[in-house]
Amino acid sequence: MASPGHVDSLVTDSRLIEERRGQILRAAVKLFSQEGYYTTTIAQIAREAGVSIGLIYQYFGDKDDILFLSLKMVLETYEREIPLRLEGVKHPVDRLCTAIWAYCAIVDRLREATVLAYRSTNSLRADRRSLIKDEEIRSNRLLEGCLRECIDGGYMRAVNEYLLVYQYVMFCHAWALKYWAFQGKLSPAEYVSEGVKILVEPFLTSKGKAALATMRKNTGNFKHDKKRASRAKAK
Amino acid sequence: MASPGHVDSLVTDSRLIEERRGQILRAAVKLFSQEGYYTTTIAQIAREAGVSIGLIYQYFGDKDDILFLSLKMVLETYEREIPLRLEGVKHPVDRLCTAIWAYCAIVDRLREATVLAYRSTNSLRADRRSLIKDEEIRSNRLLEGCLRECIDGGYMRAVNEYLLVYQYVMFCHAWALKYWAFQGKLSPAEYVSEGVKILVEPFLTSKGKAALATMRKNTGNFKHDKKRASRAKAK
Amino acid sequence: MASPGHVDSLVTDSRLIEERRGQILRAAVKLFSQEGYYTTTIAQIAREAGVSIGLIYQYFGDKDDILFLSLKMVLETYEREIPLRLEGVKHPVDRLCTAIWAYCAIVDRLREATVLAYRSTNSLRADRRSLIKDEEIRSNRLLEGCLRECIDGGYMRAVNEYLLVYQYVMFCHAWALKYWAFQGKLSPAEYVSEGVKILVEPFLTSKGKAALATMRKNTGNFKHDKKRASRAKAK
Amino acid sequence: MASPGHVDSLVTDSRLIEERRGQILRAAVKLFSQEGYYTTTIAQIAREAGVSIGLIYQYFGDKDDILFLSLKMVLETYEREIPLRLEGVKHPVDRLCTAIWAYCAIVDRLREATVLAYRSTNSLRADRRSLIKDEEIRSNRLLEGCLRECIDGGYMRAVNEYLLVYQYVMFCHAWALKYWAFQGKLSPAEYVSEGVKILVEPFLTSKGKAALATMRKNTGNFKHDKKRASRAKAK
DNA sequence: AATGAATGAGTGTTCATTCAT
DNA sequence: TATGAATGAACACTCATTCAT
Repeated sequence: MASPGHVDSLVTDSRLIEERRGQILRAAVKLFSQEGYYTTTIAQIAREAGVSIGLIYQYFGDKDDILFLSLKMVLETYEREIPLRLEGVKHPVDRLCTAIWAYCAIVDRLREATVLAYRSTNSLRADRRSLIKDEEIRSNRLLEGCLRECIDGGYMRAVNEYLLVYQYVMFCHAWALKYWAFQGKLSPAEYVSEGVKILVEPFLTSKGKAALATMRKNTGNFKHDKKRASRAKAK
Repeated sequence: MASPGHVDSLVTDSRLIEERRGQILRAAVKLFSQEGYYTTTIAQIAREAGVSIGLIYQYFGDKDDILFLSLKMVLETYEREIPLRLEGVKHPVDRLCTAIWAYCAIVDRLREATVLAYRSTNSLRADRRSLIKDEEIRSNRLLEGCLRECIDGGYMRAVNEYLLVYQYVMFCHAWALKYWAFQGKLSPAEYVSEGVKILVEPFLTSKGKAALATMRKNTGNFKHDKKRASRAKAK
Repeated sequence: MASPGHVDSLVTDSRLIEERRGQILRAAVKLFSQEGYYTTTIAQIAREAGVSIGLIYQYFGDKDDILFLSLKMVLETYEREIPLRLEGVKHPVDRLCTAIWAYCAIVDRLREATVLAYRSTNSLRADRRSLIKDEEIRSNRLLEGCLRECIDGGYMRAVNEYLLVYQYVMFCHAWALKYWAFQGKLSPAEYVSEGVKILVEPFLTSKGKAALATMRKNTGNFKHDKKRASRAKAK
Repeated sequence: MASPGHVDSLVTDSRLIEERRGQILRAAVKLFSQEGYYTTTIAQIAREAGVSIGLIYQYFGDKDDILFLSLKMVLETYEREIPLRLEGVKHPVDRLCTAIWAYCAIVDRLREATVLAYRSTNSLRADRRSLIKDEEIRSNRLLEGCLRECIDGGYMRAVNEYLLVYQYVMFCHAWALKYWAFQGKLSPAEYVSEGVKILVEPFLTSKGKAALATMRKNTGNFKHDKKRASRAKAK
């Protein structure tokens, strides 16, 4: 019996599979994000990826496979990149804030893909839907870990961790989901720093607040903020 | 030129239009919620509504019209029902908490429809998409008003209102969007009361906290909590 | 669970189903016979039947359904028409010969469809294949009954009935299957009367032979022999 | 202009052509027999034959070539093997019976391939269809010769030879075509010996009958009958 | 006003065939 | 000579929409 998470390819060379799948998935994510899953045709994906229609079926079993791997690719980006940005960050409060910064920065970069995940997870075959949810749970654990360290270290008072983590997740996703509402009113950096004031600071103990005050500023996370950030540093 | 928010009907009797449209839209919302917009066929809607395929085209111009009015119907429920539950509630802090309770209660009742709005707003024609967003902005204003009263009355300290309102909205929507994660762990009533602790209490001034303490309990908002609520009242 | 012999229609009016299915099946039998099952497209069938592609799918579930009902239609013609031609024929030897004449006459009329049955029965879904074989067994029983009466009545000596019946069937089918070999060398009437000499007469008892001698001539079975037959009668 | 019976190869070494074509055709006959011509893919044939897809196109021009040579291969088996089994058999009646035994034995061995010939000859390009029919006529001549010798030698009475030969052919083919009807009821050996009683004995003159009586028994023709046959001999 | 049969453009998918390596 | 990745025309099937009744 086929496991729901497996996607077959007719091609044997695994380096080629990696390369072609990447090429096709990039095109698919772009089009699915812009047009939606059902209104994007295989022919469009082929054209966008610069390959033939037939080739797509050498690397994916059907359209559902493409959606599944597209969503998986997006969620894996979260799981892969947040830890990268946490490397070397030691203090629990710093780690929590950095994780939120990182999550928002990735959402900003993959804004349309993030919306895609909300729109199209339900278009997946049922057995795969839960695999995608597992993937989401895994990225949530990254935030959960940071939050727990803060509480365990006495930097934060006791709260309903489970719920607060979901507030963090929704906050990060909202940057994509409600972009039409924030765009022009808040820069991404402002969005996050204001968010921290609302969702992190109120729960910090005095020990936690002290830590936050001496903390490096999480600037330079967003491409478009770079100039502003360097000007800020200059001062 | 046709305005984007207008939906034509071949039928002239306006009472009939109201009735038939309601009948068809209820079927559509149910099916769109369960199956998604693209995978639901007009024939399915007709069967579910107990009318013929042809009749649907007497009351709606095309499938996009049905989706548009379906989403509008859902959002209008928010706008209509939240004020109803606020009637007679006077104190700003009470009003804010009641609004959140009400919003979550409606989301709980329209759980699948709420998910539908996230999935399918982007499937609308572009000009209508923004009408739906306007509708969302209007329901947000209800929360925004309550929040401002709290701040203006000195019950809450100054915060980024705009962002906090969106956090409230996301919190309410999350009950539907992440239901798979909360279900079994939190009852709807627990979800809201824990949410208030995280998203309202930290911002209350001492005056605000005092008010909250003397406030009626917002029970009886959820169908399934009724028994628990009546028992609570009895005491 | 769907029974393999059932074919669904989206249309409810049963008179219309009968009529449209007949119209489409006649086109399908013609094209399948000429071009084969796999090389005939639904679009060709639609064009030949004078209907749209979509209409075909209102009356048949898929292409396999069309093949199934096409083959069933052909085999039911055998089962329906042979008994008609046997009506009023009393003498066992006469009945046997008449049955063979009738079978060959129908094969001659449905020559291409008979070939179709040999070519395409194996293209059916497995569960339906056996339904078609059951149908064939039923038509064989008609010949089997005639043969048994001859033996039981003492007009024919004991033989391996089972095998002889199949030899009769193969003889009739061969007129279609090997038409390229007989055409131009034998008229249909000659084919049958020569066949009777080989496959019936040798097994007749003297009582049987006497009966055959006084028997009405089975002329007029084939359209194209009519003139010849009437001339023969005139003499 | 290419003659219809010619099949091109890009390879020049004729020994290699022979070998590779045999390897591929064996795979093709097996798959065509099991699955049918149209439902068998070139990729399946390649896999079954243990070669690459590309290689097939080095030895055959297209899929039609493969079918043509597959059918030719089957029919040539008849033409090659029947004479082998007739070698050393002198008496005309014996030769006729032996030919029928041999034909049935080969049909039994190539049962699925025989059905293939009936199913798929019409899938060939028209010009090749007649080449295959010529091939069939050639194998029929083997039986025809035996029958004529019987008649000319006074062992059989005058009959419509042409028709009777086709009865013999149909009888042999029926073992494959109607296998589902005979299987379990008749062993191959019983099938043939009963067939001889119906299709040969009735036409023998008294001289012919005498010859048949003294004739060696045609046992040992079928693999599965071997044990039975050797036991019979022992007596 | 209401029906549902009829339409056909559009889609996912297959597979014979080619060709660079 | 041998490979198998790449191609794209062709097909079965769907479904929003129309229209005669």
